[in-house]
Amino acid sequence: MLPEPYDLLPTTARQSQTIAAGDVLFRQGAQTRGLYVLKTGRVHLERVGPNGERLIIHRATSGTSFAEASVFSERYHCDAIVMDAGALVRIDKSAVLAGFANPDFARAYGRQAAQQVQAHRQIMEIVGIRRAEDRVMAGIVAGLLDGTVIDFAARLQLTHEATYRALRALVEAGRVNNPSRGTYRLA
Amino acid sequence: MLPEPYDLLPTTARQSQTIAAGDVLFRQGAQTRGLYVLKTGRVHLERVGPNGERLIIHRATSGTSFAEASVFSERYHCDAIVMDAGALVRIDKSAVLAGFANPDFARAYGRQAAQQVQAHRQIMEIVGIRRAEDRVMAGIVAGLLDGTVIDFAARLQLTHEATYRALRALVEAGRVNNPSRGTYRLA
DNA sequence: GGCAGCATATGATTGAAATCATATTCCAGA
DNA sequence: TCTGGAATATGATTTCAATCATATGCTGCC
Repeated sequence: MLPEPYDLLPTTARQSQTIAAGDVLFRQGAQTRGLYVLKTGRVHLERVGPNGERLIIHRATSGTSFAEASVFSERYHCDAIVMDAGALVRIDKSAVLAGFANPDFARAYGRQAAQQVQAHRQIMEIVGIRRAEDRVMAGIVAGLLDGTVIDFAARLQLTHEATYRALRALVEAGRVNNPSRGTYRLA
Repeated sequence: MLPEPYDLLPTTARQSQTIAAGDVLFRQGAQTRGLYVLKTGRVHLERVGPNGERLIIHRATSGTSFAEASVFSERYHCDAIVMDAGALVRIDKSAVLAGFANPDFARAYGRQAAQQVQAHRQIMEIVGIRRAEDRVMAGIVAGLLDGTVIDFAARLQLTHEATYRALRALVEAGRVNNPSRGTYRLA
Protein backbone atom coordinates (compact mmCIF):
# COMPACT_ATOMS: atom_id res chain seq x y z
CA MET A 1 0.00 0.00 0.00
CA LEU A 2 1.07 3.54 -0.73
CA PRO A 3 1.73 6.00 2.09
CA GLU A 4 -0.63 8.89 2.77
CA PRO A 5 -1.91 10.86 0.94
CA TYR A 6 -1.20 9.10 -2.32
CA ASP A 7 -3.29 6.10 -1.33
CA LEU A 8 -6.29 8.32 -2.01
CA LEU A 9 -5.47 8.73 -5.68
CA PRO A 10 -6.89 6.36 -8.29
CA THR A 11 -4.76 3.28 -8.85
CA THR A 12 -4.44 4.27 -12.50
CA ALA A 13 -2.17 7.11 -11.36
CA ARG A 14 0.53 4.68 -10.20
CA GLN A 15 3.25 3.02 -12.16
CA SER A 16 5.42 0.53 -10.33
CA GLN A 17 8.91 -0.27 -11.50
CA THR A 18 12.10 -1.86 -10.29
CA ILE A 19 15.28 0.14 -10.41
CA ALA A 20 18.94 -0.84 -10.73
CA ALA A 21 21.98 0.97 -9.39
CA GLY A 22 23.05 3.61 -11.88
CA ASP A 23 19.61 4.07 -13.40
CA VAL A 24 18.65 7.65 -14.06
CA LEU A 25 15.00 8.33 -13.26
CA PHE A 26 15.07 11.83 -14.66
CA ARG A 27 17.49 14.54 -15.61
CA GLN A 28 17.61 18.22 -14.80
CA GLY A 29 15.59 20.01 -17.45
CA ALA A 30 13.49 17.00 -18.48
CA GLN A 31 9.72 17.32 -18.63
CA THR A 32 8.20 16.47 -15.28
CA ARG A 33 6.10 13.31 -15.16
CA GLY A 34 5.35 13.20 -11.48
CA LEU A 35 6.69 12.30 -8.08
CA TYR A 36 8.06 9.03 -6.77
CA VAL A 37 7.51 6.83 -3.76
CA LEU A 38 10.55 4.72 -3.04
CA LYS A 39 9.68 1.26 -1.72
CA THR A 40 13.21 -0.11 -1.41
CA GLY A 41 16.65 0.97 -2.51
CA ARG A 42 18.34 4.37 -2.45
CA VAL A 43 18.04 7.31 -4.81
CA HIS A 44 20.11 10.48 -4.88
CA LEU A 45 18.83 13.79 -6.20
CA GLU A 46 21.72 15.83 -7.53
CA ARG A 47 22.05 19.19 -9.10
CA VAL A 48 24.89 20.42 -11.22
CA GLY A 49 25.95 23.92 -10.29
CA PRO A 50 26.69 26.67 -12.82
CA ASN A 51 30.40 25.74 -12.81
CA GLY A 52 29.85 21.99 -12.89
CA GLU A 53 29.93 21.29 -9.14
CA ARG A 54 27.80 18.29 -8.25
CA LEU A 55 25.60 19.00 -5.28
CA ILE A 56 23.52 16.32 -3.60
CA ILE A 57 20.11 17.83 -2.93
CA HIS A 58 18.53 14.88 -1.19
CA ARG A 59 19.01 11.21 -0.42
CA ALA A 60 15.73 9.35 -0.66
CA THR A 61 15.35 6.27 1.50
CA SER A 62 12.87 3.41 1.69
CA GLY A 63 9.30 4.38 2.34
CA THR A 64 9.70 8.05 1.46
CA SER A 65 8.57 10.11 -1.49
CA PHE A 66 10.67 12.49 -3.52
CA ALA A 67 10.33 15.03 -6.31
CA GLU A 68 7.00 16.18 -4.88
CA ALA A 69 7.59 19.73 -6.05
CA SER A 70 7.92 18.52 -9.64
CA VAL A 71 4.14 18.27 -9.68
CA PHE A 72 4.06 22.06 -9.69
CA SER A 73 6.84 22.53 -12.19
CA GLU A 74 7.31 22.01 -15.93
CA ARG A 75 10.86 20.67 -15.68
CA TYR A 76 12.80 18.65 -13.15
CA HIS A 77 15.42 20.85 -11.58
CA CYS A 78 17.77 18.04 -10.57
CA ASP A 79 18.92 14.57 -11.60
CA ALA A 80 17.57 11.43 -9.90
CA ILE A 81 20.14 8.66 -9.82
CA VAL A 82 19.61 5.21 -8.35
CA MET A 83 22.36 4.32 -5.88
CA ASP A 84 21.07 0.93 -4.67
CA ALA A 85 18.67 -1.27 -6.61
CA GLY A 86 15.09 -1.48 -5.41
CA ALA A 87 11.56 -0.67 -6.41
CA LEU A 88 9.43 2.42 -6.61
CA VAL A 89 6.11 3.78 -7.68
CA ARG A 90 5.76 6.79 -9.91
CA ILE A 91 2.70 8.90 -9.34
CA ASP A 92 1.40 10.94 -12.22
CA LYS A 93 1.69 14.67 -11.96
CA SER A 94 -1.72 15.15 -13.57
CA ALA A 95 -3.38 12.79 -11.10
CA VAL A 96 -1.94 14.71 -8.17
CA LEU A 97 -2.97 18.06 -9.60
CA ALA A 98 -6.44 16.69 -10.25
CA GLY A 99 -6.46 15.23 -6.75
CA PHE A 100 -6.44 18.69 -5.23
CA ALA A 101 -10.02 19.03 -6.42
CA ASN A 102 -10.87 16.33 -3.90
CA PRO A 103 -10.96 17.96 -0.45
CA ASP A 104 -10.13 14.65 1.23
CA PHE A 105 -6.95 14.28 -0.76
CA ALA A 106 -6.14 17.96 -0.37
CA ARG A 107 -6.48 17.81 3.40
CA ALA A 108 -4.51 14.58 3.65
CA TYR A 109 -1.80 16.14 1.52
CA GLY A 110 -1.82 19.27 3.63
CA ARG A 111 -1.58 17.35 6.87
CA GLN A 112 1.21 15.18 5.62
CA ALA A 113 3.16 18.14 4.28
CA ALA A 114 2.66 20.25 7.40
CA GLN A 115 3.88 17.44 9.62
CA GLN A 116 6.88 16.88 7.43
CA VAL A 117 7.78 20.57 7.56
CA GLN A 118 7.43 20.47 11.32
CA ALA A 119 9.69 17.43 11.58
CA HIS A 120 12.31 19.05 9.36
CA ARG A 121 12.30 22.24 11.39
CA GLN A 122 12.78 20.29 14.57
CA ILE A 123 15.65 18.24 13.19
CA MET A 124 17.30 21.41 11.93
CA GLU A 125 17.01 22.94 15.39
CA ILE A 126 18.56 19.85 16.92
CA VAL A 127 21.33 19.62 14.36
CA GLY A 128 22.16 23.23 15.22
CA ILE A 129 23.12 22.21 18.76
CA ARG A 130 26.91 22.18 18.85
CA ARG A 131 27.84 19.91 21.74
CA ALA A 132 27.47 16.27 20.78
CA GLU A 133 26.11 15.37 24.21
CA ASP A 134 23.41 18.05 24.11
CA ARG A 135 22.54 17.15 20.54
CA VAL A 136 22.16 13.48 21.35
CA MET A 137 20.08 14.31 24.42
CA ALA A 138 17.81 16.53 22.34
CA GLY A 139 17.54 13.79 19.75
CA ILE A 140 16.42 11.32 22.38
CA VAL A 141 13.92 13.76 23.87
CA ALA A 142 12.57 14.33 20.37
CA GLY A 143 12.11 10.58 19.97
CA LEU A 144 14.56 10.27 17.09
CA LEU A 145 16.30 7.23 18.53
CA ASP A 146 13.93 4.55 17.33
CA GLY A 147 16.06 2.42 15.00
CA THR A 148 19.76 1.75 15.28
CA VAL A 149 22.23 4.11 16.88
CA ILE A 150 23.92 4.41 13.51
CA ASP A 151 20.74 5.69 11.87
CA PHE A 152 20.18 8.00 14.81
CA ALA A 153 23.70 9.37 14.44
CA ALA A 154 23.14 10.03 10.75
CA ARG A 155 19.95 11.96 11.49
CA LEU A 156 21.85 14.06 14.02
CA GLN A 157 24.68 14.66 11.52
CA LEU A 158 27.15 13.12 13.94
CA THR A 159 29.51 10.21 13.47
CA HIS A 160 28.30 7.09 15.20
CA GLU A 161 31.43 7.09 17.34
CA ALA A 162 30.67 10.54 18.69
CA THR A 163 27.09 9.42 19.27
CA TYR A 164 28.12 6.31 21.22
CA ARG A 165 30.44 8.40 23.36
CA ALA A 166 27.73 10.97 24.02
CA LEU A 167 25.29 8.20 24.91
CA ARG A 168 27.75 6.72 27.37
CA ALA A 169 28.36 10.14 28.93
CA LEU A 170 24.62 10.65 29.29
CA VAL A 171 24.23 7.22 30.88
CA GLU A 172 27.07 7.99 33.28
CA ALA A 173 25.46 11.32 34.10
CA GLY A 174 22.26 9.41 34.92
CA ARG A 175 20.27 11.25 32.28
CA VAL A 176 19.75 8.22 30.09
CA ASN A 177 19.26 4.52 30.83
CA ASN A 178 20.96 1.77 28.91
CA PRO A 179 18.92 -1.29 29.93
CA SER A 180 20.57 -3.48 27.33
CA ARG A 181 23.20 -3.30 24.67
CA GLY A 182 22.02 -0.93 21.97
CA THR A 183 18.90 0.33 23.74
CA TYR A 184 18.74 3.70 25.38
CA ARG A 185 15.88 5.60 26.91
CA LEU A 186 15.35 8.66 29.05
CA ALA A 187 16.19 8.14 32.71
CA MET B 1 -0.42 41.27 2.11
CA LEU B 2 -0.26 37.73 3.36
CA PRO B 3 2.18 35.25 1.82
CA GLU B 4 0.95 32.39 -0.36
CA PRO B 5 -1.27 30.46 0.01
CA TYR B 6 -3.07 32.21 2.83
CA ASP B 7 -3.80 35.25 0.69
CA LEU B 8 -6.44 33.09 -0.98
CA LEU B 9 -8.46 32.69 2.19
CA PRO B 10 -11.27 35.12 3.07
CA THR B 11 -10.07 38.15 4.99
CA THR B 12 -12.45 37.20 7.79
CA ALA B 13 -10.11 34.30 8.57
CA ARG B 14 -7.33 36.67 9.68
CA GLN B 15 -6.75 38.28 12.99
CA SER B 16 -3.86 40.71 13.28
CA GLN B 17 -2.21 41.46 16.57
CA THR B 18 0.92 42.97 17.98
CA ILE B 19 3.07 40.91 20.30
CA ALA B 20 5.46 41.81 23.11
CA ALA B 21 8.53 39.92 24.28
CA GLY B 22 7.48 37.27 26.77
CA ASP B 23 3.96 36.89 25.43
CA VAL B 24 2.74 33.34 25.19
CA LEU B 25 0.70 32.75 22.04
CA PHE B 26 -0.29 29.24 23.04
CA ARG B 27 0.71 26.49 25.41
CA GLN B 28 1.27 22.81 24.86
CA GLY B 29 -2.07 21.07 25.30
CA ALA B 30 -4.20 24.14 24.58
CA GLN B 31 -7.00 23.90 22.03
CA THR B 32 -5.71 24.77 18.60
CA ARG B 33 -7.04 27.97 17.06
CA GLY B 34 -4.98 28.06 13.91
CA LEU B 35 -1.62 28.91 12.46
CA TYR B 36 0.34 32.15 12.53
CA VAL B 37 2.12 34.31 10.04
CA LEU B 38 4.83 36.36 11.67
CA LYS B 39 5.20 39.83 10.16
CA THR B 40 7.95 41.13 12.45
CA GLY B 41 9.61 39.99 15.64
CA ARG B 42 10.76 36.56 16.75
CA VAL B 43 8.83 33.64 18.19
CA HIS B 44 10.19 30.42 19.66
CA LEU B 45 8.29 27.16 19.66
CA GLU B 46 9.37 25.06 22.61
CA ARG B 47 8.43 21.69 23.90
CA VAL B 48 8.95 20.38 27.37
CA GLY B 49 10.31 16.85 27.39
CA PRO B 50 8.98 14.09 29.64
CA ASN B 51 11.61 14.93 32.26
CA GLY B 52 11.23 18.68 32.02
CA GLU B 53 13.96 19.39 29.45
CA ARG B 54 13.13 22.45 27.37
CA LEU B 55 13.66 21.79 23.69
CA ILE B 56 13.40 24.50 21.06
CA ILE B 57 11.42 23.06 18.18
CA HIS B 58 11.59 26.04 15.88
CA ARG B 59 12.54 29.69 15.71
CA ALA B 60 10.09 31.61 13.58
CA THR B 61 11.39 34.68 11.81
CA SER B 62 9.81 37.60 9.97
CA GLY B 63 7.72 36.69 6.98
CA THR B 64 7.32 33.03 7.85
CA SER B 65 4.39 31.01 9.13
CA PHE B 66 4.42 28.59 12.02
CA ALA B 67 2.15 26.07 13.74
CA GLU B 68 0.78 25.01 10.37
CA ALA B 69 0.31 21.44 11.60
CA SER B 70 -1.96 22.66 14.39
CA VAL B 71 -4.66 22.99 11.76
CA PHE B 72 -4.82 19.21 11.67
CA SER B 73 -4.61 18.70 15.40
CA GLU B 74 -6.92 19.24 18.38
CA ARG B 75 -4.18 20.50 20.72
CA TYR B 76 -1.00 22.46 20.31
CA HIS B 77 1.94 20.20 21.01
CA CYS B 78 4.37 22.95 21.97
CA ASP B 79 4.53 26.41 23.54
CA ALA B 80 4.84 29.55 21.42
CA ILE B 81 6.77 32.27 23.21
CA VAL B 82 7.51 35.72 21.83
CA MET B 83 11.21 36.54 22.01
CA ASP B 84 11.19 39.95 20.28
CA ALA B 85 8.17 42.20 19.99
CA GLY B 86 6.49 42.50 16.62
CA ALA B 87 3.27 41.76 14.83
CA LEU B 88 1.56 38.71 13.45
CA VAL B 89 -1.59 37.45 11.84
CA ARG B 90 -3.46 34.46 13.16
CA ILE B 91 -5.27 32.40 10.57
CA ASP B 92 -8.27 30.39 11.67
CA LYS B 93 -7.95 26.67 11.66
CA SER B 94 -11.52 26.26 10.39
CA ALA B 95 -10.88 28.63 7.49
CA VAL B 96 -7.82 26.67 6.42
CA LEU B 97 -9.63 23.35 6.66
CA ALA B 98 -12.51 24.79 4.68
CA GLY B 99 -10.01 26.22 2.21
CA PHE B 100 -9.01 22.76 1.12
CA ALA B 101 -12.38 22.49 -0.57
CA ASN B 102 -11.15 25.20 -2.92
CA PRO B 103 -8.82 23.55 -5.46
CA ASP B 104 -6.95 26.81 -6.02
CA PHE B 105 -6.12 27.14 -2.37
CA ALA B 106 -5.33 23.43 -2.11
CA ARG B 107 -2.91 23.56 -5.00
CA ALA B 108 -1.28 26.75 -3.77
CA TYR B 109 -0.89 25.16 -0.36
CA GLY B 110 0.54 22.01 -1.90
CA ARG B 111 3.02 23.90 -4.02
CA GLN B 112 4.16 26.04 -1.15
CA ALA B 113 4.56 23.05 1.16
CA ALA B 114 6.34 20.91 -1.43
CA GLN B 115 8.83 23.69 -2.14
CA GLN B 116 9.43 24.21 1.54
CA VAL B 117 10.10 20.51 2.06
CA GLN B 118 12.50 20.58 -0.87
CA ALA B 119 14.34 23.57 0.55
CA HIS B 120 14.62 21.92 3.96
CA ARG B 121 15.98 18.72 2.49
CA GLN B 122 18.59 20.64 0.58
CA ILE B 123 19.70 22.64 3.58
CA MET B 124 19.93 19.47 5.63
CA GLU B 125 22.14 17.90 2.98
CA ILE B 126 24.36 20.95 2.97
CA VAL B 127 24.55 21.17 6.73
CA GLY B 128 25.67 17.55 6.70
CA ILE B 129 28.86 18.51 4.86
CA ARG B 130 31.63 18.47 7.44
CA ARG B 131 34.38 20.68 6.03
CA ALA B 132 33.50 24.34 6.45
CA GLU B 133 34.97 25.21 3.06
CA ASP B 134 32.91 22.56 1.24
CA ARG B 135 29.82 23.53 3.18
CA VAL B 136 30.19 27.20 2.35
CA MET B 137 30.84 26.35 -1.31
CA ALA B 138 27.71 24.19 -1.42
CA GLY B 139 25.76 26.97 0.24
CA ILE B 140 26.87 29.43 -2.41
CA VAL B 141 26.08 26.99 -5.23
CA ALA B 142 22.64 26.51 -3.70
CA GLY B 143 22.13 30.26 -3.74
CA LEU B 144 21.86 30.59 0.03
CA LEU B 145 24.19 33.59 0.23
CA ASP B 146 21.73 36.34 -0.57
CA GLY B 147 21.66 38.46 2.58
CA THR B 148 24.50 39.07 5.00
CA VAL B 149 27.33 36.65 5.59
CA ILE B 150 26.16 36.35 9.19
CA ASP B 151 22.71 35.16 8.10
CA PHE B 152 24.33 32.81 5.62
CA ALA B 153 26.54 31.38 8.36
CA ALA B 154 23.53 30.78 10.57
CA ARG B 155 21.74 28.90 7.81
CA LEU B 156 24.82 26.74 7.35
CA GLN B 157 25.05 26.13 11.10
CA LEU B 158 28.55 27.58 11.12
CA THR B 159 29.98 30.47 13.11
CA HIS B 160 30.40 33.58 11.03
CA GLU B 161 34.14 33.48 11.70
CA ALA B 162 34.44 30.02 10.18
CA THR B 163 32.32 31.21 7.28
CA TYR B 164 34.51 34.26 6.61
CA ARG B 165 37.61 32.10 6.71
CA ALA B 166 36.08 29.57 4.33
CA LEU B 167 35.03 32.37 2.00
CA ARG B 168 38.54 33.77 1.97
CA ALA B 169 40.00 30.32 1.29
CA LEU B 170 37.57 29.87 -1.59
CA VAL B 171 38.49 33.28 -2.97
CA GLU B 172 42.18 32.41 -2.68
CA ALA B 173 41.54 29.10 -4.42
CA GLY B 174 39.89 31.06 -7.22
CA ARG B 175 36.56 29.30 -6.77
CA VAL B 176 34.71 32.39 -5.56
CA ASN B 177 34.98 36.07 -6.42
CA ASN B 178 34.91 38.83 -3.86
CA PRO B 179 34.23 41.90 -6.01
CA SER B 180 33.64 44.11 -3.01
CA ARG B 181 33.65 43.92 0.73
CA GLY B 182 30.86 41.63 1.82
CA THR B 183 29.85 40.39 -1.63
CA TYR B 184 30.82 36.97 -2.91
CA ARG B 185 29.82 35.09 -6.01
CA LEU B 186 30.86 32.00 -7.91
CA ALA B 187 34.03 32.45 -9.93
C1' DG C 1 30.22 65.77 12.68
C1' DG C 2 30.67 62.38 15.89
C1' DC C 3 29.16 58.40 18.01
C1' DA C 4 26.88 53.83 18.43
C1' DG C 5 26.06 49.65 16.50
C1' DC C 6 26.64 46.23 13.23
C1' DA C 7 28.81 43.66 9.42
C1' DT C 8 33.11 42.48 7.78
C1' DA C 9 37.47 40.57 8.53
C1' DT C 10 41.33 38.04 10.55
C1' DG C 11 44.67 36.30 14.23
C1' DA C 12 45.61 33.07 18.29
C1' DT C 13 44.28 29.41 21.08
C1' DT C 14 41.40 25.78 22.64
C1' DG C 15 38.46 22.14 22.59
C1' DA C 16 35.71 18.79 20.94
C1' DA C 17 34.36 15.93 17.20
C1' DA C 18 36.32 13.43 13.23
C1' DT C 19 39.19 9.96 12.03
C1' DC C 20 41.61 5.75 12.46
C1' DA C 21 41.93 1.53 14.87
C1' DT C 22 40.27 -2.50 17.14
C1' DA C 23 37.38 -5.67 19.89
C1' DT C 24 33.03 -7.74 20.95
C1' DT C 25 28.34 -9.13 20.36
C1' DC C 26 24.66 -10.45 17.68
C1' DC C 27 22.30 -12.44 13.87
C1' DA C 28 21.46 -14.55 9.46
C1' DG C 29 22.45 -17.83 6.53
C1' DA C 30 25.42 -21.51 4.29
C1' DT D 1 27.79 -25.16 13.66
C1' DC D 2 30.62 -22.23 11.54
C1' DT D 3 31.19 -17.93 9.09
C1' DG D 4 30.58 -13.24 7.51
C1' DG D 5 28.68 -8.97 8.10
C1' DA D 6 26.73 -5.38 10.69
C1' DA D 7 25.88 -2.95 14.99
C1' DT D 8 27.79 -1.83 19.27
C1' DA D 9 31.47 -0.05 21.82
C1' DT D 10 35.69 2.32 23.10
C1' DG D 11 40.72 3.91 22.76
C1' DA D 12 44.32 7.04 20.50
C1' DT D 13 45.35 10.72 17.65
C1' DT D 14 44.53 14.48 14.61
C1' DT D 15 42.21 18.04 12.66
C1' DC D 16 39.59 21.76 12.16
C1' DA D 17 35.84 24.60 13.71
C1' DA D 18 34.61 27.11 17.97
C1' DT D 19 35.96 30.51 20.85
C1' DC D 20 38.11 34.65 22.29
C1' DA D 21 40.12 38.82 20.81
C1' DT D 22 40.62 42.83 18.05
C1' DA D 23 40.45 46.04 14.14
C1' DT D 24 38.19 48.36 10.40
C1' DG D 25 34.59 49.98 7.40
C1' DC D 26 29.99 51.41 6.92
C1' DT D 27 25.38 53.46 8.18
C1' DG D 28 22.00 55.77 10.65
C1' DC D 29 20.90 59.15 13.67
C1' DC D 30 21.17 62.64 17.32
